[in-house]
Amino acid sequence: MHLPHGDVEIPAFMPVGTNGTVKAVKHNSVDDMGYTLILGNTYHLYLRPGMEVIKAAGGLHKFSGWKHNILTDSGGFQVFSLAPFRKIREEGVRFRSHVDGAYHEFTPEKVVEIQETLGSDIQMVLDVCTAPGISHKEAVKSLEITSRWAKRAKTRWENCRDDYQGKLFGIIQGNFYEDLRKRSAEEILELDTPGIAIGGLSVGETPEMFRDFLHYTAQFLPEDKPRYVMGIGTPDYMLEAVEAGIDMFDCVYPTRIARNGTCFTLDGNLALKNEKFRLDQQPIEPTCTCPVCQQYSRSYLRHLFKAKEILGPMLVTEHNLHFLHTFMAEVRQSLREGRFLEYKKNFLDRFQKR
RNA sequence: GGGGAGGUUCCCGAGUGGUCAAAGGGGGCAGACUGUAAAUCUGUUGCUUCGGCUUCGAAGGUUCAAAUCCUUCUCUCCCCA
Repeated sequence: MHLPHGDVEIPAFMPVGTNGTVKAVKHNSVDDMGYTLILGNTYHLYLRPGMEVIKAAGGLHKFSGWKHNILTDSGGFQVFSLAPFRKIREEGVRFRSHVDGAYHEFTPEKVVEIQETLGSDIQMVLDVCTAPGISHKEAVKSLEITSRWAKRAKTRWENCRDDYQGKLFGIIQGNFYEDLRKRSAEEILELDTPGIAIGGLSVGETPEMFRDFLHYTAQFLPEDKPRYVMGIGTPDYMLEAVEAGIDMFDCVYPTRIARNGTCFTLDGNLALKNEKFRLDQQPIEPTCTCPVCQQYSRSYLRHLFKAKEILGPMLVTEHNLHFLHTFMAEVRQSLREGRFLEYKKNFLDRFQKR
């Protein structure tokens, strides 16, 4: 995939850096692992430090010191996750800041402008993400607003400054109704944005529903554009997505569980705080080539977490991101060699996520 | 030597006659986490053959009933000399 700050090999996992930082790791480390595309978040950065600060720095890249690509989420997910503090109207969404309670409003146009100021290499349209369990009628309403907002965003994006080269991705919604997923896909594809995202997955549904709606929705997507499933980050979900033709995914999961003491291994998740690792002299994953696994034992890492030392979350975050990067490199290799399904089967046979 | 305060379940610390196996922290153990209001949150934490049993410095006593009241002992801390 070709982006303003360099090419990105796909399919790819993108670490999440909500506040202009992938939590607990330096940009240099993320860079060293091989990542060339990370996320930022419109909602968070707009509220703090605020656009004046980022504008003064000359955009998010310069402000944060990350020299590769940045995809920014639109704030659509916060419309969902911060639901108690928001009100959706045709014009946009009114919400209260989780930082100081102040009222703000996002419109599709304003969100494009913010992301233009951020200098996003990929920006997402403002959408309405919904949880499983809502009625068909409610799902229609959210889908329709999402489509109208996407159209407005596209129009505004086409009028960005000439020197702004960031791409715009539309987002498919439709909740967990096949007819609505199909309809949303059609309406979003019609806008002909440079890339397409599937939103509204991984929002509390069962793995079976995730799988069904992932494959169902993905079938409508064109093969000549980047396809992005938002919000997934476990190896099993990622393999499922790749099989469905998806090129990109992001998730807080790998970095969040790392901060809470859980790491990825080829045999599944491992909760380092568990008593059984007290004397375990092995690295997290014996076959892993990451700097953390070259230097530290499970026993020591467990100690860091029990002692609440900041180094624990840092090291495990680095390992988890390194693990996923290596994993995706292997996935790409298997695709090139035409043996992806075999790779997937072998990987999952060993990796049992608890 | 004189005066004062106090010893509570692994630790700190509430509790001053029954609603107390005993609040709340911490620690321990376990679980959760999927477009980040998350270095967060939740559960659990005397023993048990699930009928009960043992526990609040120790020993005696008062009472239908004591961690709580009385007596003695013991230990700790603070102040004065």
